Amino acid sequence: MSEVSDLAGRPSGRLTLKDIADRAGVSKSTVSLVLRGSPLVRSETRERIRAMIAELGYVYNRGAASLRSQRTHTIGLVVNDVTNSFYAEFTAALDAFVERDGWVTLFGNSAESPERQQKIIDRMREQGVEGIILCPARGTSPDLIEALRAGGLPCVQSTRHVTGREADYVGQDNVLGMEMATEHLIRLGHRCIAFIGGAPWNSSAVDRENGYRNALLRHGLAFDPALVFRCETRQEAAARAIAAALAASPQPTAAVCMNDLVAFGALRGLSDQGLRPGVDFAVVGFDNRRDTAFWRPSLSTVSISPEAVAVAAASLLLRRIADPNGGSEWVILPPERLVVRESCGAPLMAGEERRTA
Amino acid sequence: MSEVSDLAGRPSGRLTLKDIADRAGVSKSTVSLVLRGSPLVRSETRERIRAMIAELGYVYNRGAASLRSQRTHTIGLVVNDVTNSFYAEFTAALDAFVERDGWVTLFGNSAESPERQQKIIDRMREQGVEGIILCPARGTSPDLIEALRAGGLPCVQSTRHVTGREADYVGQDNVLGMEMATEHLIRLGHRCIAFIGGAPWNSSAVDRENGYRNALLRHGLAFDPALVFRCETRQEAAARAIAAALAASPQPTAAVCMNDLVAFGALRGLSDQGLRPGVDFAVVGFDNRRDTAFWRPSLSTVSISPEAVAVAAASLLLRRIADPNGGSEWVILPPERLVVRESCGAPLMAGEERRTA
DNA sequence: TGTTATTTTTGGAACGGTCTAAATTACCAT
DNA sequence: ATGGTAATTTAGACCGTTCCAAAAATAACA
Repeated sequence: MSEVSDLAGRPSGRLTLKDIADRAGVSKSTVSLVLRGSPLVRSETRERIRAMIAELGYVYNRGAASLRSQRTHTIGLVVNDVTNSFYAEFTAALDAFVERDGWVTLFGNSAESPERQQKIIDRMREQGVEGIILCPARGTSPDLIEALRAGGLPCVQSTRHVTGREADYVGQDNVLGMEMATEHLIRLGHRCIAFIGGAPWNSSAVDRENGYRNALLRHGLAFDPALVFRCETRQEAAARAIAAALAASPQPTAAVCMNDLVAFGALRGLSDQGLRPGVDFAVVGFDNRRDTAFWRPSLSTVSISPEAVAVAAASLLLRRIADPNGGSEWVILPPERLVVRESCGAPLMAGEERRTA
Repeated sequence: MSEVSDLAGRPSGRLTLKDIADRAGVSKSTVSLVLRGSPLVRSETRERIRAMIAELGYVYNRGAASLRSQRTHTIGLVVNDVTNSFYAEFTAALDAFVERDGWVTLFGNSAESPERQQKIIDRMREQGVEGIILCPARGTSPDLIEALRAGGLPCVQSTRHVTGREADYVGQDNVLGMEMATEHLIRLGHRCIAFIGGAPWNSSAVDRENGYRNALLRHGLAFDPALVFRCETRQEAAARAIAAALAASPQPTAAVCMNDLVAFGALRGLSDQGLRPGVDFAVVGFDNRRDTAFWRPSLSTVSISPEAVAVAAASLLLRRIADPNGGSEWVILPPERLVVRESCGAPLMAGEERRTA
């Protein structure tokens, strides 16, 4: 309670370093050193000051500190869509990771709007972020990355990229992941496999499409552009896309999907068309979202880890902030694994998931 | 390009107000006024300075401004779980809303940990947030709210509360929402209705449970605690809970669920038990998540709007910041509506949703 | 033209910390 | 005591803005 009355007693607001110093009978420099955990101050002095800080309920003013030290220990995270659970988990993991080293994350959701993204970035620069992790919105220009570089602000692209290797990037191996998925279907005997979802402006969609094609070609199957059914990343759109796929000639017997959301739409679309997914038609997704195991049929999918990507991206950014002059890095994390469940119609292997009831 | 070389030419970092002032031949006070859009400066001076700012690529230093003005125009948002799509949408909507008035949102995800929540709040105070919107983590003490009040930092609880009316709160009407859901089932002829999910520490779960009970009692049905099957908010747990409900005596013929996620688990659990949800057993959810319409059977649910709650909470907080001395407010938004779909087995009414295939 | 309003502009002191270099104190062996 | 070294502490400039009061410039008017 004492801190309340003390605080209320001050004419204009906040308690400052100077107040602590006066009450403790030392200079503000000493208090500053204590706050920063310097080994220079004598331990008994430190304890006395610590006690005073706690007793008075002093709140450190990071803004003031940053002004002088020119360090804000703040990074910016801009994602294209938090309402997508992958990015929500990415965000949570990234924040939790950097927080342990005392970094603060400024968060922004561009909602796939480059204009909003630009505003967010401008705002972040005004706030003095020391670096940015960017999951670029649809239609982001490479000029944005170049502008940040020119302005001396480290930026790590993640999960998507709008530049080539000349800029830092951390993502998972979409090509390999989709190769694994496609190859699995080929091994199961499928010869006509569709690709559902994706868009040319999305680098990870392009990579996944390439993985699909690589696997086909490696097994001597033709890549037929007519079997690529692009659609928005929404269940309704995916359900329509799979219906279109069923009407194609030759008719595919299986499909790899851009991601789990698209796969869910595909499962639904198949049922609506009177087919039994996992029996009459095989489907594989990508992401391994939390609810994949709970669908019926449960969804076979490529498991990737938002946490792993977030941690790798954050590490790279912090490294880049510490040493801005290193060459750019392009980090590709392997997919965790192909999770074989019911939707691809594969015989389950030992140790793999089996539905319980 | 000129800004690049100019910037690079400076010995130590950033371009400041003074630099702009010197190059424009005015004082830094004038430039400051221009930046803040003051009507005091002559329009031609303003334009000249604006041009110079744009040409040199000057970046405003909010930290320095805040230090002097004692205003950060920053608020904190602490949610208990961003990976829950309701909160992801809540976050996105809130940020977009306050951003229009020039406010910056500092975001934190407590992941239901009061310790982490405390750390986040401490950090936010150091950053100088002018107010906080808090969706309290499981186990949050009312003392936290009291401490913020004592420290003079406005705080609006949202979606959940750990205090009574003496503190600001914005939420939706969970009681009424669940009354609507339960009443609908009663009107359909159900006499033995279970409540699935929820926990006593979660105020919104408690409210929903109360709504369930109110509806029963109003229709002369007994409230039987043995028909309340509490469980974690996860599909697996909900599937187990519904299995337990089916084993109860008297055996329920319908269930209202704490939220959509629990309802999904219930649907799954029913299927796994060999029952046809929506035909043999009625289920209603709560939240109206985006994917509810796409389940089979599609889920009947109480529709609430994360955006509406976010906007109301933000408005209240900004009002409280502008005038800290107003009495506390307790804002309860009505549920949007009961969305009748297939899972409750109701005959569809005109204008309501019907599955397409 | 001088005087008084009015509009613009400005110097310099804050804001609350950190940083540097220097001052003070403590400790130890003569 | 005394000098020397190491351990602590400190004064005061400084970070980039905003704020205030006052100065300068301009307009209005007799």
